[in-house]
Amino acid sequence: MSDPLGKPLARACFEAPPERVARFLLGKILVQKGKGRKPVAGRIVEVEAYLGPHHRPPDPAAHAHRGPTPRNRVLFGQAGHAYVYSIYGRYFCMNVSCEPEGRAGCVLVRALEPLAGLEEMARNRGFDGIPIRAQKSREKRNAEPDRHALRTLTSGPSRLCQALGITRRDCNGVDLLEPASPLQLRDDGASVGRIAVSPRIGIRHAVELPLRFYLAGHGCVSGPRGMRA
DNA sequence: ACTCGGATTCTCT
DNA sequence: GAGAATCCGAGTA
Repeated sequence: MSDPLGKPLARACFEAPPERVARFLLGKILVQKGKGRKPVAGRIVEVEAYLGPHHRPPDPAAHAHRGPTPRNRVLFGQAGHAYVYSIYGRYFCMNVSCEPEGRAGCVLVRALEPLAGLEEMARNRGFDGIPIRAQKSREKRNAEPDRHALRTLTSGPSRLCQALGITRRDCNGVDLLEPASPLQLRDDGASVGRIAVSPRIGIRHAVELPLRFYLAGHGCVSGPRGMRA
Protein backbone atom coordinates (compact mmCIF):
# COMPACT_ATOMS: atom_id res chain seq x y z
CA MET A 1 0.00 0.00 0.00
CA SER A 2 1.19 3.51 -0.80
CA ASP A 3 2.29 6.12 1.68
CA PRO A 4 -0.71 8.33 2.56
CA LEU A 5 1.72 11.23 2.87
CA GLY A 6 2.77 10.78 -0.74
CA LYS A 7 6.13 10.63 -2.47
CA PRO A 8 9.12 13.01 -2.64
CA LEU A 9 9.21 15.76 -5.24
CA ALA A 10 11.71 16.31 -8.06
CA ARG A 11 14.47 18.87 -7.58
CA ALA A 12 13.86 20.30 -11.02
CA CYS A 13 10.44 21.56 -9.92
CA PHE A 14 12.22 23.96 -7.55
CA GLU A 15 14.96 25.19 -9.87
CA ALA A 16 12.52 27.76 -11.17
CA PRO A 17 11.26 31.29 -10.40
CA PRO A 18 9.48 31.65 -7.03
CA GLU A 19 6.13 32.59 -8.57
CA ARG A 20 6.07 29.28 -10.42
CA VAL A 21 7.25 27.26 -7.42
CA ALA A 22 4.64 29.01 -5.26
CA ARG A 23 1.78 27.79 -7.44
CA PHE A 24 3.37 24.36 -7.67
CA LEU A 25 3.56 24.02 -3.87
CA LEU A 26 -0.17 24.56 -3.28
CA GLY A 27 -1.73 21.20 -2.44
CA LYS A 28 1.61 19.56 -1.61
CA ILE A 29 2.29 18.09 1.83
CA LEU A 30 4.73 19.36 4.46
CA VAL A 31 5.65 16.67 6.97
CA GLN A 32 7.79 16.62 10.09
CA LYS A 33 9.21 13.16 10.81
CA GLY A 34 10.79 12.85 14.22
CA LYS A 35 12.45 9.48 14.76
CA GLY A 36 10.30 7.19 16.86
CA ARG A 37 7.35 9.53 16.61
CA LYS A 38 4.27 9.70 14.47
CA PRO A 39 4.56 12.11 11.54
CA VAL A 40 3.02 15.56 11.84
CA ALA A 41 1.79 16.79 8.48
CA GLY A 42 -0.36 19.34 6.67
CA ARG A 43 -1.36 20.28 3.16
CA ILE A 44 -0.08 23.63 1.88
CA VAL A 45 -2.98 26.02 1.21
CA GLU A 46 -1.25 29.44 1.18
CA VAL A 47 2.20 30.66 0.09
CA GLU A 48 4.07 33.82 -0.88
CA ALA A 49 6.90 34.29 -3.40
CA TYR A 50 10.00 36.37 -2.63
CA LEU A 51 12.32 37.26 -5.48
CA GLY A 52 16.12 37.18 -5.60
CA PRO A 53 18.46 40.14 -6.20
CA HIS A 54 18.92 39.17 -9.88
CA HIS A 55 15.26 39.93 -10.50
CA ARG A 56 14.05 43.10 -12.23
CA PRO A 57 12.27 44.97 -10.91
CA PRO A 58 13.82 44.32 -7.48
CA ASP A 59 11.85 42.89 -4.54
CA PRO A 60 12.90 44.95 -1.49
CA ALA A 61 10.65 42.83 0.76
CA ALA A 62 12.84 39.76 0.18
CA HIS A 63 15.55 38.85 2.68
CA ALA A 64 17.89 38.07 -0.21
CA HIS A 65 17.39 41.30 -2.12
CA ARG A 66 20.71 42.86 -0.99
CA GLY A 67 22.72 39.71 -1.69
CA PRO A 68 24.05 36.89 0.50
CA THR A 69 24.45 37.31 4.29
CA PRO A 70 25.10 34.77 7.06
CA ARG A 71 21.37 34.57 7.70
CA ASN A 72 20.09 34.08 4.16
CA ARG A 73 22.92 32.03 2.64
CA VAL A 74 20.75 28.91 2.14
CA LEU A 75 18.66 30.93 -0.30
CA PHE A 76 21.68 31.11 -2.62
CA GLY A 77 22.32 27.37 -2.40
CA GLN A 78 20.62 24.36 -3.96
CA ALA A 79 16.86 24.57 -4.53
CA GLY A 80 14.43 22.61 -2.37
CA HIS A 81 16.01 23.43 0.99
CA ALA A 82 14.40 25.01 4.06
CA TYR A 83 15.18 28.61 4.97
CA VAL A 84 13.99 29.15 8.54
CA TYR A 85 14.41 32.50 10.26
CA SER A 86 13.27 34.00 13.54
CA ILE A 87 10.95 36.98 13.66
CA TYR A 88 9.86 39.38 16.42
CA GLY A 89 11.99 37.55 18.94
CA ARG A 90 9.48 34.77 19.47
CA TYR A 91 8.46 33.13 16.21
CA PHE A 92 9.84 31.32 13.17
CA CYS A 93 8.89 31.39 9.50
CA MET A 94 9.75 28.69 6.96
CA ASN A 95 10.59 29.11 3.27
CA VAL A 96 11.48 26.77 0.42
CA SER A 97 14.53 27.82 -1.61
CA CYS A 98 14.08 28.15 -5.38
CA GLU A 99 16.07 28.98 -8.51
CA PRO A 100 19.21 27.24 -9.80
CA GLU A 101 22.19 27.20 -7.40
CA GLY A 102 23.89 30.59 -7.10
CA ARG A 103 20.66 32.45 -7.59
CA ALA A 104 18.28 33.30 -4.73
CA GLY A 105 14.51 33.20 -4.44
CA CYS A 106 12.07 31.47 -2.12
CA VAL A 107 8.51 30.65 -1.21
CA LEU A 108 7.15 31.37 2.27
CA VAL A 109 4.71 28.74 3.54
CA ARG A 110 1.88 30.71 5.18
CA ALA A 111 -0.80 28.13 5.99
CA LEU A 112 -1.49 24.39 6.10
CA GLU A 113 -4.56 22.21 6.35
CA PRO A 114 -3.82 19.78 9.22
CA LEU A 115 -3.57 16.18 7.97
CA ALA A 116 -1.75 14.06 10.54
CA GLY A 117 -0.53 14.28 14.11
CA LEU A 118 -3.20 16.71 15.21
CA GLU A 119 -2.77 15.92 18.89
CA GLU A 120 0.91 16.78 18.71
CA MET A 121 0.15 19.93 16.73
CA ALA A 122 -2.21 21.06 19.48
CA ARG A 123 0.38 20.29 22.16
CA ASN A 124 3.07 22.18 20.25
CA ARG A 125 0.73 25.16 19.96
CA GLY A 126 0.09 25.17 23.69
CA PHE A 127 -3.52 24.02 23.50
CA ASP A 128 -5.20 21.71 25.98
CA GLY A 129 -6.49 19.48 23.19
CA ILE A 130 -7.47 19.50 19.55
CA PRO A 131 -9.63 22.59 18.92
CA ILE A 132 -13.32 21.84 18.54
CA ARG A 133 -16.41 23.81 17.76
CA ALA A 134 -19.65 22.93 19.52
CA GLN A 135 -23.00 24.12 18.20
CA LYS A 136 -24.34 24.42 21.73
CA SER A 137 -22.31 24.36 24.90
CA ARG A 138 -24.12 21.32 26.28
CA GLU A 139 -23.12 19.39 23.17
CA LYS A 140 -19.47 20.06 23.77
CA ARG A 141 -18.72 16.53 24.86
CA ASN A 142 -19.79 15.22 21.49
CA ALA A 143 -18.32 18.05 19.44
CA GLU A 144 -16.14 16.99 16.53
CA PRO A 145 -13.07 18.83 15.36
CA ASP A 146 -13.93 20.73 12.21
CA ARG A 147 -11.99 22.70 9.66
CA HIS A 148 -12.99 26.04 11.14
CA ALA A 149 -11.73 25.18 14.59
CA LEU A 150 -8.64 23.42 13.29
CA ARG A 151 -7.42 26.41 11.35
CA THR A 152 -5.94 28.01 14.48
CA LEU A 153 -3.43 25.14 14.54
CA THR A 154 -1.67 25.97 11.28
CA SER A 155 -3.21 29.13 9.79
CA GLY A 156 -0.25 31.51 9.73
CA PRO A 157 3.47 31.20 8.92
CA SER A 158 4.59 31.06 12.54
CA ARG A 159 1.63 29.04 13.77
CA LEU A 160 2.48 26.24 11.36
CA CYS A 161 6.12 26.29 12.42
CA GLN A 162 5.02 25.95 16.02
CA ALA A 163 2.58 23.14 15.19
CA LEU A 164 5.23 21.15 13.32
CA GLY A 165 8.06 21.99 15.72
CA ILE A 166 10.04 23.79 13.02
CA THR A 167 12.92 25.83 14.49
CA ARG A 168 15.87 27.54 12.88
CA ARG A 169 18.32 25.39 14.84
CA ASP A 170 16.75 22.10 13.75
CA CYS A 171 15.47 22.88 10.28
CA ASN A 172 17.35 25.72 8.59
CA GLY A 173 19.22 24.32 5.59
CA VAL A 174 17.45 20.94 5.64
CA ASP A 175 16.93 19.28 2.23
CA LEU A 176 13.15 19.08 1.89
CA LEU A 177 13.33 16.61 -1.00
CA GLU A 178 15.43 13.99 0.79
CA PRO A 179 13.38 11.11 2.26
CA ALA A 180 15.74 10.86 5.24
CA SER A 181 15.21 14.49 6.26
CA PRO A 182 13.26 15.34 9.43
CA LEU A 183 11.29 17.88 7.40
CA GLN A 184 10.02 17.00 3.92
CA LEU A 185 7.82 18.14 1.07
CA ARG A 186 5.73 15.39 -0.52
CA ASP A 187 3.08 14.86 -3.17
CA ASP A 188 0.06 12.61 -2.65
CA GLY A 189 -1.38 13.43 -6.06
CA ALA A 190 -4.22 15.52 -4.73
CA SER A 191 -5.59 18.08 -7.14
CA VAL A 192 -6.23 21.66 -6.10
CA GLY A 193 -9.15 23.97 -6.86
CA ARG A 194 -8.98 27.58 -7.95
CA ILE A 195 -5.81 29.46 -7.03
CA ALA A 196 -6.36 33.05 -5.90
CA VAL A 197 -3.69 35.77 -6.07
CA SER A 198 -3.24 38.84 -3.84
CA PRO A 199 -0.57 41.18 -2.47
CA ARG A 200 1.66 39.74 0.24
CA ILE A 201 0.76 40.11 3.91
CA GLY A 202 2.64 41.96 6.65
CA ILE A 203 5.40 43.57 4.58
CA ARG A 204 6.45 47.22 4.35
CA HIS A 205 8.09 47.26 0.92
CA ALA A 206 6.75 46.25 -2.47
CA VAL A 207 3.31 45.92 -0.89
CA GLU A 208 1.53 45.97 -4.21
CA LEU A 209 3.16 43.01 -5.96
CA PRO A 210 0.66 40.14 -6.47
CA LEU A 211 2.86 37.38 -5.05
CA ARG A 212 0.55 35.71 -2.50
CA PHE A 213 -1.13 32.53 -3.75
CA TYR A 214 -3.78 30.50 -1.94
CA LEU A 215 -6.56 27.97 -2.44
CA ALA A 216 -9.64 30.13 -2.90
CA GLY A 217 -12.16 29.79 -0.09
CA HIS A 218 -10.18 27.17 1.82
CA GLY A 219 -10.96 27.40 5.54
CA CYS A 220 -7.32 27.15 6.63
CA VAL A 221 -5.99 30.14 4.69
CA SER A 222 -4.66 32.85 7.04
CA GLY A 223 -5.85 36.42 7.42
CA PRO A 224 -9.28 38.06 7.73
CA ARG A 225 -12.22 36.67 5.75
CA GLY A 226 -11.81 39.16 2.94
CA MET A 227 -8.29 37.92 2.32
CA ARG A 228 -9.36 34.30 1.78
CA ALA A 229 -11.78 34.47 -1.09
C1' DA B 1 29.65 48.96 19.47
C1' DC B 2 25.11 50.66 18.77
C1' DT B 3 20.59 51.31 16.64
C1' DC B 4 16.63 49.87 14.35
C1' DG B 5 12.98 47.29 12.70
C1' DG B 6 10.76 43.09 11.49
C1' DA B 7 7.47 37.90 5.79
C1' DT B 8 3.76 37.59 13.78
C1' DT B 9 0.62 36.38 17.24
C1' DC B 10 -2.13 37.09 21.19
C1' DT B 11 -4.88 39.79 24.21
C1' DC B 12 -7.39 43.07 25.09
C1' DT B 13 -11.20 47.01 23.72
C1' DG C 1 -8.48 47.89 15.66
C1' DA C 2 -4.61 48.86 18.90
C1' DG C 3 -0.68 47.62 21.68
C1' DA C 4 2.62 44.54 23.71
C1' DA C 5 5.91 40.87 23.78
C1' DT C 6 10.91 40.22 22.75
C1' DC C 7 15.53 38.97 20.20
C1' DC C 8 18.56 38.77 16.38
C1' DG C 9 20.48 40.23 12.03
C1' DA C 10 21.75 43.91 9.18
C1' DG C 11 23.40 48.43 8.48
C1' DT C 12 26.11 52.20 10.02
C1' DA C 13 30.35 54.02 12.35
